Formats: sequence, structure tokens, C-alpha cells
Amino acid sequence: MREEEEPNWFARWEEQLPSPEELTPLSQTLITPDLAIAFDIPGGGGGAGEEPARTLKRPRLVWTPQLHKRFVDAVAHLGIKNAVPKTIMQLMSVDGLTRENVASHLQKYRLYLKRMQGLSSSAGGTAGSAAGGGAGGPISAADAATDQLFASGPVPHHFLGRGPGPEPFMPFVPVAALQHHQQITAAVQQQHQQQYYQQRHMGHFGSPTTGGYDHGFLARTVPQPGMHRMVGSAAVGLVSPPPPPAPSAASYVDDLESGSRGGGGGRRVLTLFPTGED
DNA sequence: TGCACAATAT
DNA sequence: AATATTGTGC
Repeated sequence: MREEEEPNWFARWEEQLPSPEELTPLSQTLITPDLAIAFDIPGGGGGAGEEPARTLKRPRLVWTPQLHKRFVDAVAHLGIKNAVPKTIMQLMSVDGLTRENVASHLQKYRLYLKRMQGLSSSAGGTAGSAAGGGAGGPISAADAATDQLFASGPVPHHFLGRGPGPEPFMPFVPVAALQHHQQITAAVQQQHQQQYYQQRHMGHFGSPTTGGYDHGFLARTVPQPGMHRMVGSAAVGLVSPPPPPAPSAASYVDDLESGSRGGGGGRRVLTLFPTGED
């Protein structure tokens, strides 16, 4: 009793085919505008047509421990009063980093500090203990997750328990003073699934158009305890040595050591900016 | 205007 | 949850 083939099945099938306009062009560039920005590829924004730069949307910034460290260092050396988005941004001198980026991060960082204040008063907890999770664990699981980033670096002590008062002298550090440091480029992430292309070729992946952009950190989700993994990708950059001054793209990680936290021992990590506290 | 900041949106 | 965007007051 099976139905025999209808004579017009083909016709119906044909009718349901999508119109040409509905089909995605087969000849689509593999490098999307966003990706192009992320890697600072000149021709990326264009392809078939140059779109106004203002129209292009910046990819999401990923706050890697390295970036965050710069952030914290900058805030630490500015003092609470001067630690405002613009100033922080300047001090960080990270290529591609916007004021908005910093503002958003700062907002969350302040919340983190506030939480820590409350905790320290009752439990006497430090950043380490709060994030360590090993002790007590009065904080929510969500907070613990958040703290992974923020606690990945030491929180300057004087951040806490400090009301509106005159900061210890450290008025200003001209950006010029930092110039001798390597300028790092903000790590940036695609919003959508984008192509697995990127994911898969992470690390050993040369640009078809420009030279190579091995820049360490692309969208790694949930940094594992052993974050050397992440540094590992940066290490990949070392494996295939990027010729120093690539014409348009220069992105490096400066302090790989910054990832070392409490568990690493009492080792002192040199901060980006001279604090005098070291 | 531009900025900081908080609130809200994705 | 992590960033981005928006709204408000200065």
C-alpha cells in the first residue's frame, strides 16, 4: 500500500525552491568586516564595497587577564579619584581600546570592589580568599565566577576601605612615559558563531592577505584554573615569530607572567607601571 | 559638547 | 555572565 510516485512531485518541489534573492551568495568573503577589524586587516572592510567606518560595528572586547592587569595597574596608579574611564584608557594605551570598553569594565570592577569591602569587614577575607573558593564560600556561585577574572590579579590593597580622602601622592603618569612599553592590541571577539574557521585555526593561522597575526587571545571561554593554556596560545605566537613591525598589525602580549596568582607562590610580579610599592 | 556614571539591553 | 548601549546629569 505504499503510495506511488505522484507525477507532479517534481513540479511542486521546484515551486518551493527559494528565489535567487533568498540565497546567500556563494562567493562570500571569508573575512568578515568584524574579523577584519579585529585583526587590523586593511582590505577587510571593503571586499565588494567600502562601507563607512562609522557604520562598522566593533567586535566585542574580551577582557583577558593580561588586559585586566593593565586595567588594574592603571587604576592603581591613578588613584580612585583620577581613575575614570578616559584616563584609565589613556594610561593603558591599548590599541583599539575605547573609553566605553573601559567604562563598562570599570563599572563592574567597582561592584566587585564593593562586594569585597562588605566581605572583608565580616570575614576579613582578601581577594585571594574570596576568589579561592576553598575557604568558607559565603559568596554566591555567580560571584565566584566573576571573581575569577578580577581576582586573577592582586587587588591593590588601598582600594578597599577607602572613603573620600586624599590619595597618596601619585598625581599623574604621562602616557608618554609608557610609550617605551609594547603597545598591545585589544583582543576582540566575534559576536556570532562566525566561522569555526577562526576557532579551528587558532594559533597557527596566517593571514591570506597580510602577514601573520598571531595574537594570543581570541575568545577563549571560561579560563581554566591552569590558564597557561591561554598563555599557551600566546606562546604559539612565539613559536612562529612574528616579524616585528608588521605594516598595519602589531599585537603582542607583554606580560605573560601576570597570570600567576595566589597559587603561584609568593613571587612578586613586576607591575606594568612603577609603583614604588614593589 | 563631552564626560562619568548608573541603568538597562543584548 | 560579560560586554555594550543608552539615559541622565554635570
